[in-house]
Amino acid sequence: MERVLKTKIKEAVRILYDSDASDDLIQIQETRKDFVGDFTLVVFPLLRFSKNTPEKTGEMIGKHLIESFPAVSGYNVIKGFLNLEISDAWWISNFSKMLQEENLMAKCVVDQPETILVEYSSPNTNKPLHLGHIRNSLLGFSLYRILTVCGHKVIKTNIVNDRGIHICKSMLAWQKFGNGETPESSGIKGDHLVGKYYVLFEKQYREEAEDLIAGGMEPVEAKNNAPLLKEAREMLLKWEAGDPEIINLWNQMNSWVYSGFDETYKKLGVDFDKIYYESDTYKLGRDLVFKALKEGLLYKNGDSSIWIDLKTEGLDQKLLLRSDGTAVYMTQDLGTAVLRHEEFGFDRCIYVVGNEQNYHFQVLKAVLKKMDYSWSDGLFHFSYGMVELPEGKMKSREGVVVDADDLIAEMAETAKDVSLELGKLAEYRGDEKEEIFRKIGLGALKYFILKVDPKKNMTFNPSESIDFNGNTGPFIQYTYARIRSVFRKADEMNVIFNRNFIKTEKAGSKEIQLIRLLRRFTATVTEAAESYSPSLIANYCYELAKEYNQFYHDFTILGEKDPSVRDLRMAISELTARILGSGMFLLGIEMPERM
RNA sequence: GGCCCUAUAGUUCAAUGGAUAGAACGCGGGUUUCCUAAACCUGAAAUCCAGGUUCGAUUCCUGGUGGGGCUACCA
Repeated sequence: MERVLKTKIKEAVRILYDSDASDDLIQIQETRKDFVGDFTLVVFPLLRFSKNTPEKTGEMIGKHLIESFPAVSGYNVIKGFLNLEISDAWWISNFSKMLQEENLMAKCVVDQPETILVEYSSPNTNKPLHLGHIRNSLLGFSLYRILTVCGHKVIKTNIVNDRGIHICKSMLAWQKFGNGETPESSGIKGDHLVGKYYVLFEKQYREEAEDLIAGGMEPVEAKNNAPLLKEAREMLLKWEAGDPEIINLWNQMNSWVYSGFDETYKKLGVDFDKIYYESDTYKLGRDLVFKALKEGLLYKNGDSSIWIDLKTEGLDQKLLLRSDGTAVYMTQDLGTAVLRHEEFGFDRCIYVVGNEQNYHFQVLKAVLKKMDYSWSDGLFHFSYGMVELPEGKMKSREGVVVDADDLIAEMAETAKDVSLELGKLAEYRGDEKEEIFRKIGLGALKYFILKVDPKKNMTFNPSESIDFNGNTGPFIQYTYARIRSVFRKADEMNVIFNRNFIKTEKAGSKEIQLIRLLRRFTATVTEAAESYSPSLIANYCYELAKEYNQFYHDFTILGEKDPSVRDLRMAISELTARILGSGMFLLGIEMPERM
């Protein structure tokens, strides 16, 4: 419609003012709520053609449109804005088409589908997942769903950082103080058990360093010379050398962590098609570095560390391999990228990684470009903002984190408390209720995180952030559940509605308003895909649910005597539920049939 | 020091350069013989500061100020 209007207005400008207006001068937007109309033309840019006042110009164009274009049923001019009213007949016919549509998102499919690889979550194996991983994983997973309905082939991947000094710290602490404790013997979830020893290491290490400082050593030196840290470094060397005992311990502790991660991912409702391990890919990266060195793209320092010079790219020099030949983060990321391209031949590779690593990804892309991988243009860093606590940044070393498992469990618990307080679901079985509480709690958490623009930092206050009223996941779920309830009731009453003949003259202004909103869904999904922004879908769903709730409050649906009015209202309800369901599906949020 | 991001009601979030800056929570006042009151209605309450571009700036540009990040042979 917007496109047609644009053409018609161009035509009007040509006839009325004998001028050609370029597309960007014809600005059409949806009319704001407090004005009469459906679409609004901003007249100001056209004054250069009309050489007249905004009011007069608006009048002339409005008059021309109403005479030449039947879908326009009325207009009004306020200041420099021409508000156009579209006929109810057009809206109803558009709505009827949507009702018949089996796949609501068919319109979102792009002309040229791509193969897109998405990397998200990216945990370390020395500690359990926390709130930061939750934001990351939810964004990645939602992006996967959004891009998929747009027709792309999307591969979900995870890169696990399973090597390095951090995991040695957990291993060492376990060796020294663990007394053979296992997840089975202690009843502690594997990732939490390993995390416990990581924290223990840090604690013991701090104490050692403090003792050294008390003994007169400089703080920097003390931190570098604490016996525990030295031992951890030795362990890392042994690991890189393939020491069987260390490798065994490493395998064992990692397996504990992985079973813990699996459980958390499952609860969170995210998964992966392919998991990469840094312990595999760093070697590949190392080989690439050697190869590039031979080709003269890199240079060797006096201490035999290997660097790349990116000054001509506006960046700095960057270390790619340490003097002792061990790999850094960048090394393995190079290897992973090349491996992935060999395996999947992607058109785009999206890294869902926090904005603190903006520089890292600039460098990664530049290095690959320099190594002459043309596909490096398809790498995209989906840079999202940090999750902060009221007291500031999360610090896992100091134990100031919101643990993922705890949070998920607390959400369901809160959902349960709220539900019981409201006296809901009294007649349902225990396991049915638990399932609903789970959906609501998780829905609240996911929506809270995804409704925020990914680029922005967000604050999470554990005691206050999660609500079940207002602009929340449960609000949207509730709206959905109510509609489902209407249709259950309709079944009981043997009311069947006729979706094939929706009568135009029965539509009131509230119905038309909802229909306008429903129509916007596909455009919203497309925009979310193009701008990598699940939050647009979240906010759209909220707006729709809010609008529907008003409608639901003010009008009766099944109680309506006029069958064709009832048909229309049921049709609107049905489509609203479908769209809310689809929208929330794209966010990875499940909808309860009742709550 | 250099580079990047950011600043909107008390709080958490919205707003392709367009109209009177929207919501939610919280605070104040209301709505239940009726399809689920986790709802609906209603009141008070905000664009960090100073310039510039523009018919028009929360949005773009410059300079301040506050917050965050990067600038590691950490990841």
